Amino acid sequence: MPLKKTSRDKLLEAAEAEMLAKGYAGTTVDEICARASVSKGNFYHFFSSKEDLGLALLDDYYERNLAIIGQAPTPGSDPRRHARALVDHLIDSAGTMWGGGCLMGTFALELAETNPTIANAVSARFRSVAERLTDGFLPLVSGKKRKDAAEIAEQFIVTVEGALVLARAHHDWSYVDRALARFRKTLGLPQGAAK
Amino acid sequence: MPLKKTSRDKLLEAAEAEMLAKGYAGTTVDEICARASVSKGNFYHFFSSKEDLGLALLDDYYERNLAIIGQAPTPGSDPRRHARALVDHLIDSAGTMWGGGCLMGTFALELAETNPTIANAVSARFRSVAERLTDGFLPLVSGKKRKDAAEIAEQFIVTVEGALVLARAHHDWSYVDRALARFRKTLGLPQGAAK
DNA sequence: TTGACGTTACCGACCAGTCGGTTTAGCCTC
DNA sequence: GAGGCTAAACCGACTGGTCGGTAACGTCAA
Repeated sequence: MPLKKTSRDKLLEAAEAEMLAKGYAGTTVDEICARASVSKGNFYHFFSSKEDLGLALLDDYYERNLAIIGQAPTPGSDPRRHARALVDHLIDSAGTMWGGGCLMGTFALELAETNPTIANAVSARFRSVAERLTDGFLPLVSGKKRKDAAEIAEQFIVTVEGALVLARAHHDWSYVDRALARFRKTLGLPQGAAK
Repeated sequence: MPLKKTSRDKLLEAAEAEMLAKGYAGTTVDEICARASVSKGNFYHFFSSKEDLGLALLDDYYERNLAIIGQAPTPGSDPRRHARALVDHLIDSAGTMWGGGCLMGTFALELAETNPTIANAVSARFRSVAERLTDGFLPLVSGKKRKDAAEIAEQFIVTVEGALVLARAHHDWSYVDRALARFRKTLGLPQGAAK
């Protein structure tokens, strides 16, 4: 982590906080600048447009979370144990990854019919995450059919995104924990006192 | 269904279509008026503000879907069969209820931190739907513990909302069908060739 | 003739993006 | 290490257009 945050970093950080809370259209460039303590002129020095910022932010968010997923432990040599550890790691990291919401979900719901550029970027990244999770879950399914693992990955993402909607609606983030606990149970994993 | 659609009805219908696609902030009053072929002055004859329209629309949407849920068949006299019929009815009606998205989910994600009035209305209606589903699912759980049925209801809503996010992201509504089929399977219901 | 329904023109606030300029930091030369 | 050059970083007033909402004015049925 750089001790000195650049203006670009500050803008991205501010934009993420604002857009997670108020959406893309609901967040103004002025607000982002104010929160980041960066002048508007300087904003347009780093980003060519609001959409450009949105794309950079999306990429940043995606890379960060993919890195977290990649930090799952791989205990022993049994692939099944690796997969189970991944599930627990995802649940443990939920607060870090989605404590303020999910930028991909927020953008998807809001911009799918409005901003094709961002919409395509979101779609591609969702697909990429699903791919990564499918790989990780593969040892969980009998016969290691990739299609079955993909279904589990899909249901995991569905569960996270849906829980975030309810968490937002009720201002109660425990919806995410409960939903993920139920997801875990459907996999037939031993009662998890995760970690 | 009234043969003669009033201007108010046309406005609500237009607003629903626009807001499901583009969100609350992303939809302008002018667009709604244009789609409904109603003048702007007349819009403000029926609704005191955009927010007022949003609340009316939310209520309309909620009541309509609650009515659909209420149309679930109740075959025979066994409560367990009623509950299973409710599950199948929900899955059958998914296209009708959420074919264009879910207004409650869309508003929740977008307006939770922005518009307390609408946010509260959304929260209350989510709670009410959960209550209704909990009642319906009660016979499914051993011991008929209300808390267990509430968990199933919660997971159902989570599944729908999450699947709608992915459906939007990929412009592929089959995500909803698959997610609900998986949900059904976790309940241990017999392989469903529903209907 | 009153009031619900309807219309157009308009207003002020706001917002993304621009512009003309200043400051700062690195780097070369002497 | 002083002076000079360059480019990146930085600034905030301004602009053109958009949006929610209002005003002032018809129309027609009861």
